[in-house]
Amino acid sequence: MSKINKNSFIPPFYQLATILEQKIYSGEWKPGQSLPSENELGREYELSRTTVRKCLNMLAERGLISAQQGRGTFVSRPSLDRATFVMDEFKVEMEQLGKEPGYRLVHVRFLKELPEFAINLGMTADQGILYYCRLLTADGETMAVEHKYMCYSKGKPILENEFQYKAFSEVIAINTDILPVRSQAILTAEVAGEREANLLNISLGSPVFKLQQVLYSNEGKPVGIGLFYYRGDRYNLVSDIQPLKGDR
Amino acid sequence: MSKINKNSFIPPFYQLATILEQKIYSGEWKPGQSLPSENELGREYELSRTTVRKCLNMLAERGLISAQQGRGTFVSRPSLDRATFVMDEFKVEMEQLGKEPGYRLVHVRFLKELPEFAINLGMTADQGILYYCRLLTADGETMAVEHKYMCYSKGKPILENEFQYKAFSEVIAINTDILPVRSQAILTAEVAGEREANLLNISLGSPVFKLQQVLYSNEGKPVGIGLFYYRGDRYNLVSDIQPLKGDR
DNA sequence: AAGTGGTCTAGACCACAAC
DNA sequence: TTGTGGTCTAGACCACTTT
Repeated sequence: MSKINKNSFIPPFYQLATILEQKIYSGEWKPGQSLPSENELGREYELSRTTVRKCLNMLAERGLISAQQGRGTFVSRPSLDRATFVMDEFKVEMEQLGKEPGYRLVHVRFLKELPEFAINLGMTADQGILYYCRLLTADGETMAVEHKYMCYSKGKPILENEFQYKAFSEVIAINTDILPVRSQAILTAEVAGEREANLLNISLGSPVFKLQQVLYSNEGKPVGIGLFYYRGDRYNLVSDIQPLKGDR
Repeated sequence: MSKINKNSFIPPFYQLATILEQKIYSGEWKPGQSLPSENELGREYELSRTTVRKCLNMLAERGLISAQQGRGTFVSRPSLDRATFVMDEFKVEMEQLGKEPGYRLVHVRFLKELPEFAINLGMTADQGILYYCRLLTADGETMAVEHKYMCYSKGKPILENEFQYKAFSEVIAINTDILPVRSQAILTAEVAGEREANLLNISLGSPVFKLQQVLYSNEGKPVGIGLFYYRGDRYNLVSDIQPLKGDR
């Protein structure tokens, strides 16, 4: 049995997690099997129950085990048919890939009326709508095009720099004094229509990812909409590896 | 100032989280601003520091705040341009949507050699490969088609029931005595080729999601590959709402 | 030196499940 | 009744940042 080294820089709860993780991955503890109780683990490894729990929590977050009050803690069947995909801000995503993100503004317009799909999403235009359209590039190559619609307060001046380099939610917060607090996104597979094909420089009928993003205010009202079309031949989504969160 | 009700069924750490969350969403505490220290919050709400920390951990996991050792805890800028999508086992996903999942076996074959894309993924065929192809339906409607490739041990008999109703990783575990422990998935937007168009009953060139899934053994060797094609007109991905994990 | 978050302890009480 | 996980407390020491 491995021991906990209390003089190590690696905190005990983390050392224990590594030990238990190995028992699961090696097959010594099989799915469905119950772990020793928290008190027992505490005795075995000479740790307080609190520390043992912190370690178990970590493993539970990663889906390796699950606890049931009154019954015990059990090894989970690895859920490998489950994948999570993360789409981050374009700039962040490209930097993670080691590519240089770039933007090219194609349109900026003030609209008196909202497009139909925006109305269907429950958005209202009290004073007017600011619309803009940008090409997103990576190392100079066109990756995607985005269309954004946001409520517009007449009083505020619009600075091009602003929506050029700030996150959409910040642009909204600055221009409307409403801080978006929640968002929802829907991802669909589509083929490029004429408008998108031209913007993305691909042939009609090429595959694209379409991402529709809606930002909501604290009261649950939509205050901004983003529509993204990613080139299917240049962009794809890769599932996250096991998260391995520490504590915070 | 709201108080903590210690007789409530809702545990104190959760009550506090609700209070602090509201301060953030209402704009009373703005992004970048520092929270009161953990000791201070403990005094204010008459809770131990441990309980306060548990609550802060929850908010941190959800991305509302972030802590910095020696400096303090700060309200995060809401990252609304970040979306996470979860694709679960087909059966699970359809049940969540209130639809009846169904399967139709199209092919089962033993292959002597691996297809090229599987070799490129590092898979090896020591004894042979079991390949099968199924249509996935929801309330009778064709949603997707899957192609699966797994290592095959000659000794074991293959029961049709097995790969009809068990998760891929279980089928592999039973037939090869190797427990897959890790998986990676890649999602791309494509247009249907002839084979997929026929199977999915859509016209050539229709948009589809392609999901490539690779299962790895403990030693890091690929032991199974799944290839999914989802009809773009019937399937899309919706971002997760704020997770709101409790403790475990 | 003082204040902050990060970790750990020993002990308590509760809700729940199994015997 | 016993054992399990879920929650909470009061206090300690550490590492890090700021003054």
